[in-house]
Amino acid sequence: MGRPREFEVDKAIEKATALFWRNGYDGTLLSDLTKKIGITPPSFYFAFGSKEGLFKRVIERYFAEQGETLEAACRELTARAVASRFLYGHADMFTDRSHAPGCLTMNSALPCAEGDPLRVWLAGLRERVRVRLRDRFAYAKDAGDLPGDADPDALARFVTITNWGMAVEAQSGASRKQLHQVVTLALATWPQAEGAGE
Amino acid sequence: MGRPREFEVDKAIEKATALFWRNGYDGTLLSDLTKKIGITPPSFYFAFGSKEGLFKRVIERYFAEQGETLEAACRELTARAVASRFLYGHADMFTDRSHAPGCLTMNSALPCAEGDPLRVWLAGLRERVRVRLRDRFAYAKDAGDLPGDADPDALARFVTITNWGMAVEAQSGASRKQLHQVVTLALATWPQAEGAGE
DNA sequence: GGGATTATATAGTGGCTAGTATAGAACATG
DNA sequence: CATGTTCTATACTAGCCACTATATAATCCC
Repeated sequence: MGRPREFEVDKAIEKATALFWRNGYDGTLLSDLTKKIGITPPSFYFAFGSKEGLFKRVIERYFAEQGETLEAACRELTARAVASRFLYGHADMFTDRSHAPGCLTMNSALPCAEGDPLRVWLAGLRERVRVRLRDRFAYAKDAGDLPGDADPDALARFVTITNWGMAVEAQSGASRKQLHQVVTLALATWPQAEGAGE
Repeated sequence: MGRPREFEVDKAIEKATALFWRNGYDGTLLSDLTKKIGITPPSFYFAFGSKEGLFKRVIERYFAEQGETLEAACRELTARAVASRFLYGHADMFTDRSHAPGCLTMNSALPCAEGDPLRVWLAGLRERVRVRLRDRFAYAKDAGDLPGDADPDALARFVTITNWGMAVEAQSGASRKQLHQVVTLALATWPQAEGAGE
């Protein structure tokens, strides 16, 4: 009941995603958003509550998608294959020409002020990725897929650090091929359990 | 001649550095700067021209210092030692408690809008680091310190990506020890020329 | 001391941006 | 059609922030 929406919320979120990805949170003005979505400010506020409200929905959607990618990687049979799929996959994503280069969350809000709720929230989301990988590597170690002296926590940090670093280089123009070379180097001496093949 | 300054420019730049490092460019207000430095806006503008003017001096000073660190690393005898000194040194710097965690330039302005002169400028400064390392590794390859199939460009990207990634993790709270573990893992993959010891 | 120069302080202003007050249009249901 | 509800449009505002107009104070050189 009531007057029907004249725009689609999902489409609007996609358009907002593109803007935030390219120009960051502060760099994307409300007028940019309303113009791109094709609505006026009151409709915007009726639908999303605030600029930050829309941003949160954008990021939640992004992390939901990334979460699926992460889980798909974690379903690989070996720790090495998990890391490989995770890193090559993100190298491709960061350089996908259908959106701005790099990682949406890093492009959006890494330079927020310390203690800014947005920065804290994003750091928390990043940490969840690291923790998920750590748990997967700990499982791999228990399963004998990683050597007994392997450190799941350090390995997970190594993977995520490589990942965020790729996002930075991608933003400043690194190509898919260049990132792939780096992933190959990063995986070169992945610890192998005795007698385990990939 | 003329009335003497009642504050020291160098001290002012140091104080501004601390603020930008912690709260980013947009997150640092002019009033924060004048308050911390202890001057009024007219004195600020007389001395630095603009907020962006001061920011540029801050970044130039930072890169001058980082440039010395980089050159010191490049003076190491082997490519591996260069990478090792560069990465361990930055791991320490990113977690040095005398300033905000992470990298000043990444904390300051990674999320600028695409095409923003500040973002372009900072990307250029980062690239100079990568190019310097690449040249050093190319030299090492010529000198037989790296294997014939080593790729100096990819190695330099691997090192810088690890570095920017560490800066991100440091900003969200990773410890010096945790970063050191990652550096150790990253260097474990380092290619060795036949018969070359570290 | 007089004049030129350089720094400082008070007290603003102009512009920009997220967000709104008010009114009205398009639906559902009785 | 009447009425309540949900959305939209015009036009606006409140606040913030980088920056400045004006006047004054401290130095140097003659």
